[in-house]
Parts: sequence; structure tokens; C-alpha cells
Amino acid sequence: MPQATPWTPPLIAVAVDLAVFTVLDEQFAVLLIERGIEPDIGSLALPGGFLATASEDLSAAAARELAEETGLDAAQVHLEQLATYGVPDRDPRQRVVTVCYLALVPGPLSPMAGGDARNAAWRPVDDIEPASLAFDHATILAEAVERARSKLEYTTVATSFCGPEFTMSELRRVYEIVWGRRLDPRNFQRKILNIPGFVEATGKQTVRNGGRPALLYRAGPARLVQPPILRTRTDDSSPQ
Amino acid sequence: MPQATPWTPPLIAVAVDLAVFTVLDEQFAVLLIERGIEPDIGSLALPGGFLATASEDLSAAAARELAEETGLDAAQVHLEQLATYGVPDRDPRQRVVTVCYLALVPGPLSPMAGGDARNAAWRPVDDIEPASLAFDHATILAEAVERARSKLEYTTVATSFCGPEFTMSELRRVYEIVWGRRLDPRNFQRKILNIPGFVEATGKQTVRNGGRPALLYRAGPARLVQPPILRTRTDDSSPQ
DNA sequence: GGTGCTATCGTCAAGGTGACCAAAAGGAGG
DNA sequence: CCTCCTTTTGGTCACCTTGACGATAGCACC
Repeated sequence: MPQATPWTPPLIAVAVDLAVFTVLDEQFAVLLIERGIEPDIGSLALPGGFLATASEDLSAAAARELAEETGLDAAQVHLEQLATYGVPDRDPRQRVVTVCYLALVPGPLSPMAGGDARNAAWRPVDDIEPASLAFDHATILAEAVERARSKLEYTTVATSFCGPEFTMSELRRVYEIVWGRRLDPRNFQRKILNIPGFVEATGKQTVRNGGRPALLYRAGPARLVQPPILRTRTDDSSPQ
Repeated sequence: MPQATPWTPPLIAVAVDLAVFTVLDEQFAVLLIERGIEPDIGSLALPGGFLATASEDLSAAAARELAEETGLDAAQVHLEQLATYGVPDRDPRQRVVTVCYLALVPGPLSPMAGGDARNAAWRPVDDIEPASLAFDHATILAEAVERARSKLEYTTVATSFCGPEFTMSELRRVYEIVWGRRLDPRNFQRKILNIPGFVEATGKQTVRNGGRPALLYRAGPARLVQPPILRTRTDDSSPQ
């Protein structure tokens, strides 16, 4: 603790890491970069970096990194703090405390457009070998995946994976892909529509080739869902 | 991001703050200290401090602070990371990033025994004026209170507020006091006993003055509760 | 027009929940 | 010993949500 005597606290490098998720190509995917510098050169890692200056805000740094990697403005995506990781030897170079953020971005609209996409790529979370990740990013990624899955239960963030307008089927596919479970279309629609403020009808409907046109919705003002939409172990477990 | 050029990341003071909660005297209380040094001298604040050395682990620092303030070993209490706060001007002296931890300690057994209890005291959370708290601790405390309340819904941490053995009524009082709601004793007991691993019967029962003796339970191995125990807005809202 | 596909509405039984009655098991006081 | 009061515990019942699933609407293609 600080004293009147000239004791000064130790100074530490603070970084911000991002776990950016999307639903792309019928798969739950995360943005990973291939490291081009030591240590762990060649390994996969979550995008991130140190604070730019000693006075940069944490959330501002997260938004800056997100913009650099995906070209997306933080106002358009869901961005929240996940946790902070600071085991002393997690980086062999020096002591680094990293504040990790969770970002959910819409699917087809976000192929790293405008980002300085050196070697960043979307990877399906089910295909990632934990051992191929640098530092302690396997642990971070596992906690981020679980956070994202549970967030779908008691919040409306699933709409963050969709575009500004979406059908009930598209929203349901988000749940099915992220959870890896099949959901009944009729029960799902009943549940969503019974939650006040989850979605709002736009009045429009899709024009598609084959099948009845679907009504289009946009995200509503509600953020929390109570009671939650629980992922039960029933239903089919094959998402596709 | 780090380059091969001799760019070095800014170094920042990292602190650990604690939101230590207990159920004491039929009230939901948090441990606060009265600041003896500038800035915000005389204000109330969450206990905490800077990392002791540049190589101290974050959770180790939290456990050390907890032991200093309460004399409790971290193995006996529930201790989890809450969030990290790093707004640039939250401390007027210098840039400080603080990792806040949430601790839940048992009730009568923890009156700062053994701690260097300078001016630390339990304060009922309902009696705390937000403006009387230093720095951004009012925000931190509000989020910690909400985290603790919601944790009771989907985990078994409520047993952390009880002693090693407790009655169903004592456990129910924890929920009632933390949530500020009355709960039906019979429905509560049915719900708890239907959750596998929440509590285990000890076979013993209380010897008390008046009323039927209550069975004694201890905490079970379960940590997560599914489906959650929801705090509905029904029931009486007066906890006492 | 028939077929196939998707979306949407409705029905029904099973399980969980809140509200509440009733009984068990002790102490205090007459 | 009996009654009253207390607290704990077991049980019932109506209501709601949920999962499972039948049925219909609306469009494209052949």
C-alpha cells in the first residue's frame, strides 16, 4: 500500500487482447492472428497489443484494436470486458497484465474489411487446437467461448451477430451454431416474441427463392432476458 | 503493438481492490476503510493496494490484501475476479489500473480478526452514500453488489456466507437479506434439495430454544445451479 | 396445378413454480 | 400434563412455461 515514505508501486506493461467472434459460413468463428515475431512465432494468438500511451483508456484501446483488425467501429458491435490475466510468467519477455475484451460482430459483413489484416483470419472455434495458441490464449479463448455461449442465454446479444435486419430463422441459426444444438423453430419463435423488446417487426419480409417469405425484424431495446433462454441438453446435438 | 524497433510499452501502476461482502447482523454488508491519506482523505474506500512487487500474481495480491484486512485465508472464502477499471483520471496522482475482486466471507466468524484493522468496518450496503466513496469506488461497489446478487441465482456461493454447517433457514436468510426479498420457507427448501449437490445432510440437528429442531447441512460439491433460482418480483419485498 | 420448401400458428401433455394447508417437534407457562 | 407458541418440514393444487409435434400459409419450380 502507498506510504508517505517515497515508496513507489511497481510499474507494469498493460495490454489489451480481443476475442472477436462472429457467425460465418454456418460456423462459430473467432479472429486469430499468426504471430510474426518472437516469442511463440508462428503460433496463433488473439489480436491485441499494449496501451498506446500511458493515458489511453482501456476500453478505448480495445476499440482501437478492434478497428485496426476488423475495420469496424466499436459503436456497431457488442464490446464488453471479459477478464484480466496476469500470471507473472505468461509472457517470457516481461511482466504483462492483459485486459481481455469480448467482441461480437455481425457475420457476412465483417471480412476484415479495412483492417490492416496482416495475417488475421476467422477460424471455427471447434477446429482450434489449444496447443497451437500462444501464451495463455487457450485459456482465455475457452473462457471467452463459454462467456459468449452463456450471454446468449440471458441477454439479447445474439442480435449482434446478425445484420440490421434479420429473419427469425437467421436469429435461430445464431443460437444453433453458437450452442451447437438444434432448436425447434416454432418454440424458438414463440419464446423470442414473448420477450418484450427483444425484437421489433419491421413490417417487411424477405424475397427469396423457394419457401414462404419470412418476416424481417430488427433488434429491440431490451438487453436482458428474464427468465433466460436455457440451453437444455435435449434436442438434437448436431447443429447442421 | 510491439515492433522490432526499440519501442517500449508504457508502464502503469497496477492495483488490486477488494469488495468483501458478508451477512452480518441480518444485513448485507461490505468491508470499507476510511482513507487516512490523500487524495480523498476521510472518504470511504474499498480495501486494496498496489502490487507488492513487479512479479506478484494478481490473485495472490488479492488473497494477500484479503488476509491483511480480515485475517481470513483465501482458501476459506469465495474469491473471484470482478472486473478491471482503468479510466485515465480515476486517480489524480497517477495512472492506475485496478483489478477488482469479489470476496464472500461467512458471517459471524469474520470480524476482522487478526487483520491490521486500522479503520476498516462492515457497512450495510443499503446505508452507503455513493458520494461518500473515494475515486470510482461507488461504481465498482454497485457492480460488485449486482454481481453478488446474481451469483446467488445460478451458483451455490450462498453457502460461502454460512459457516461450515448451517440450517435451511440460515441459508434462506442469506438469500432474503442479499436480495431484499422474502422467500417462502417450504418452496425454498424444496428447490434447494432438488438441486443435486447443493447441500449435504450432516445427520445432526440444532439444539435451540423454541421451535422444532432444524436439520444441519454442509455445502455440497455442486458449484453451478441449473436451472437458476430466479429472484422474482413477487413475494414480499421487506426482508425483515 | 402439383410438388417441395420454408415460415408461422395451434394444440397438448409434462414438469416446475408460487401459494397455501397441515403436521411434526421442541420450549414456556399454567 | 396440557395448552399455546414457535420453527421446521411434508404435501397439495392451480397456473405457467416448456418441449414435442400436427397443421396451415405462402412462394418457387416443374
